[in-house]
Amino acid sequence: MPNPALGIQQEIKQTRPFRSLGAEAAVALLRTADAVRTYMAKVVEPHGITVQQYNVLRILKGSFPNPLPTLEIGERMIERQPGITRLLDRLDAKKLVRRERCTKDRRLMHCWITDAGRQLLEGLDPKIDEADRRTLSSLPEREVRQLIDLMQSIRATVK
Amino acid sequence: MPNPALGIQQEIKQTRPFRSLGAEAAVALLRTADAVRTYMAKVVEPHGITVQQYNVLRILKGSFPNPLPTLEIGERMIERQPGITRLLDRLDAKKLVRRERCTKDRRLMHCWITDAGRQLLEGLDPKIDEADRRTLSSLPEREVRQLIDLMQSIRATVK
DNA sequence: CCCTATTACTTGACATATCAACTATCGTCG
DNA sequence: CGACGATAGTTGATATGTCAAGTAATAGGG
Repeated sequence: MPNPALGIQQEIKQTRPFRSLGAEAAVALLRTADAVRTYMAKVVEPHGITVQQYNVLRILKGSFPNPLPTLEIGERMIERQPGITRLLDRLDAKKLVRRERCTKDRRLMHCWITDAGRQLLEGLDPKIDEADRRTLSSLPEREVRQLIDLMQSIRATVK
Repeated sequence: MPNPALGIQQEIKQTRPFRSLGAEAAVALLRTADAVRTYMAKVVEPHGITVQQYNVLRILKGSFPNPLPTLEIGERMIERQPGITRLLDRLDAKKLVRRERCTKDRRLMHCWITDAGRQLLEGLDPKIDEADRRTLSSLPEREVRQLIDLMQSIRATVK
């Protein structure tokens, strides 16, 4: 029930209090990503690791049995991670990864997932799959594909 | 340097395909949100505040001249924020907000943006608008609307 | 070869986030 | 009123993130 006394500007602000459609989309995107991340954390943290740590384990499982150098892992991560060294320190302390200096190029530190790390993932992956299914795969496939395309073009413009 | 034109799979140098379309979408979403967040940080941090702090200032500007209680601010934020008290402490230390115990209900702590805070936003908001325009508004409006809708249905299922 | 730039981390100092108590206040119901 | 649970924040301990400077090794030019 619009109230003419408020003026059109303010009336519009009630339904869309955003400065632009782009601003609204940015907020929607960030808010949704946070919700998805929180949701994943709920699955992963009872197993004693964070979302970031889970991400690293998945990367190392993907390259297994080949090790990866530290910064290579950082580059493959979902979220930009300058503190990758210490993140690996924590996984190392939990015996989920192991590291060794590369003999070919002694600047590199090779890192790989341990048996314990792979066992952890065996228990976790099905739960994550289930979570993905319940959240994103609940949309029609066409929309999920749309989403993936949209994300890609946004990343392209953000640089 | 990642090249988004390659698509998410090549971008994170994954050799194996995603376990499901939903998994791919989840990764795309989180990665894109991180990129947008990093982009915003580049705009906001030269002015001495973080993205979260900027978000709080925007919220308080929106309610100005009315103050908001601490947890109310936390609930309006883009990202879940249990540490809202200390976040406000930092803004308080920078004289960008002020707080006072509510006299009606002495459990509440009222918080509002200062003149200095509003001045800061005056300089910042145009830059953020520009950033939004360059990233999300570069897409056709129809797609931006699609994005907003998609985000909403995802948040609905995650909840 | 040696010198310099670049790469690949590592470390220290500091900022921020998270979780779990703990305090103060309010609303309610007997 | 007075006990009780609920609400709103605060605080301490700890974990994690961030930035800048430092170290070690390699690559490449002269």
